[in-house]
Amino acid sequence: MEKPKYYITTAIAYTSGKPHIGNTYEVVLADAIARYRRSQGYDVFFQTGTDEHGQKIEIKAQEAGVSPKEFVDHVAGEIKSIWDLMNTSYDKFIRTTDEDHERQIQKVFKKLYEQGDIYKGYYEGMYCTPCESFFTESQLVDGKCPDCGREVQPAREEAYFFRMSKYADRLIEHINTHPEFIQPVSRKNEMMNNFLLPGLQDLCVSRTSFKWGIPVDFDPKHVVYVWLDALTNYITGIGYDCGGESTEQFQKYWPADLHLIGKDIIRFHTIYWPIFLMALDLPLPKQVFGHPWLLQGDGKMSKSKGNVLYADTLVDFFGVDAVRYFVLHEMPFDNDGVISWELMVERINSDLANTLGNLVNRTISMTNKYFGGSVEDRGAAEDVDADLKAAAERMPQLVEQKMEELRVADAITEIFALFKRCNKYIDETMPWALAKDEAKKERLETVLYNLIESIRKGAAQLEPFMPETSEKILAQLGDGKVAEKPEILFARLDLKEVLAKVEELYAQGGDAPESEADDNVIDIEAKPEITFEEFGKMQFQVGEILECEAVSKSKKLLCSKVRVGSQVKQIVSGIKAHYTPEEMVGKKVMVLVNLKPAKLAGVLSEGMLLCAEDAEGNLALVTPEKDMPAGAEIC
RNA sequence: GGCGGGAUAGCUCAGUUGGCUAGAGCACACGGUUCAUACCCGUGGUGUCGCUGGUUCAAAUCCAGUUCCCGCUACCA
Repeated sequence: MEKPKYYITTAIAYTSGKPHIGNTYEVVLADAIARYRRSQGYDVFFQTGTDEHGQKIEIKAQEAGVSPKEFVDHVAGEIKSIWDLMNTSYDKFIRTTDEDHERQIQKVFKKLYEQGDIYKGYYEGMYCTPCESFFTESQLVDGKCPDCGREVQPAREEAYFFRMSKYADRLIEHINTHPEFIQPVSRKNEMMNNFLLPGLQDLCVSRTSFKWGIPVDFDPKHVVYVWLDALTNYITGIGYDCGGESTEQFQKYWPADLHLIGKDIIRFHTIYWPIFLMALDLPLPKQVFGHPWLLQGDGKMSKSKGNVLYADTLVDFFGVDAVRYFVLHEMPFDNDGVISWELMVERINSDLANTLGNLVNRTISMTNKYFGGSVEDRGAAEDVDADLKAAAERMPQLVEQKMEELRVADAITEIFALFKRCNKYIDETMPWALAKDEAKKERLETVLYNLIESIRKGAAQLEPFMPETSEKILAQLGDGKVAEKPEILFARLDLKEVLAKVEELYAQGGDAPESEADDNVIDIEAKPEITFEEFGKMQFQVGEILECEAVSKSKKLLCSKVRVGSQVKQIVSGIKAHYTPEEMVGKKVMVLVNLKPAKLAGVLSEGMLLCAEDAEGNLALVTPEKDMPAGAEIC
């Protein structure tokens, strides 16, 4: 009888830099699920890989003075080595620069174009030729350019669009009839309410502003939009061909049973991806699980704080399985998890060293001490045995229940519940007391036998989560004879010592210096070049904030009274999350003063306060470097 | 602004269709034990179950209102 198949994927990692532990978590989670399915007898195919195109990479490569391909080759290698370090058992590591993937993307694009799902169009909205700017209908002022007031024409910057709307009803139907499709279910409402029910916009699926992508072969000044390129890896990786020449592997494994992704890209996987598949007349993946994030304890990881955690650093400190255990166990099903050195040490000491490691150690050492390493079931049973045996028997089913729901953390907890039960059993039976009484020798041997068998069952279940540890325990328990000297599985750690070593590490700046600059630069989508004349149309001046208050009907807006020269302007800004009204007052800021006034949340705004924004969306007001009077021109 | 979720022990969270003295893990304290990695086992909370009303014999659990937090989203000029 043929084994059922199980195709699981992770999102492919973007090759702009070294992945931190939060990124690495996903592939470990996928690995645990893949290994578990294999242990159940499934014929598993586990695919992961890298997403290697895009402007950001083009720019980074340029900065590094290498070709984009050289750049991604290096980073993809780094990512793969971390995945390997974490002992992940992927079957395929796909790269979007793989030749067969690129060729297939071109064919897919062409097919979708020829069947009318992709059409050549223009950026939505209107174009002002002198300003070289695009505007949406709502931005226009009396149907004219909001900047210069001149006539605008339908956009002429061409682009390819995908007719999302055509498939929206089918997708809504599918989501409604397959409640398991989007996990956790709370995300389903977000997708429905925000995108599907209001009406799907057609999606722009090509770019002309950069080159590092897969060219549209029949119109080579366009490259394929990153998501059409990246998402399709899930089928090209197993041999899909839209010309009808798909491999047997594809026939066998598609549709995917599970796409494991971060919660930030659920939209692409539950809306665009299914629709692409519908257009290709392929079945949809059975389930998309948007897992939560692993966060740094005291705020986001940032290199400037010196607190970015990488898998390889953690492995150096704690070992592979301890790191696997932590990320799998600390991550609840739908809440973000937290990682820090303190928490790692705490978990390792309490769960791995104390509960598990010590259990194995004390059991083996008693077996050696009292019976020279071999015990058999002497049948000297007592009532307490039944409870232990029942716990050991039941545990695999409990694990299975949790795993069916993808509650990996809970599954691990079930296994550790058995180990705790074993420790309690030792206390209940007190082998050291039995050992003092020759008449109780058979009872003692039975007790140790029960213990070893229970631990063996627990260790076997541990394999998907901590493969090396599982193997080590089973090896130490042996087959008929335990190891003579039990090896310490997880040493207890001293938090102070660990923190001291951490400090040393960061003081040396020894952790991945090559990517040190990553967080100090960010790249954004480039806008078309403008002329000096166009720049000159904008009037910037220093403004002094006289008053500031929150806009009552808004979550993000602050309304400021800003003195610019002799006049006072009212300006509304979306910076409530970053500045309190009190701290705004008195600041000298950079103001775009000749922006056409508009109403925001019903409040008139007569200009714009300029801010810098980082990758996380944090804002910082731009202020003059020396004190300047309100009204000073910025030029 | 729209939609959705949350608010329970010091910390992280469970609490099914309302029902007996509200739970788990970690941390902490005390006790026991010694095979073991100073481990393991047991015991310990007077927790306003966010706040206010309501329904009910009975509400953390249902309803209304309210405060705060979070997610997604939005013309965040």
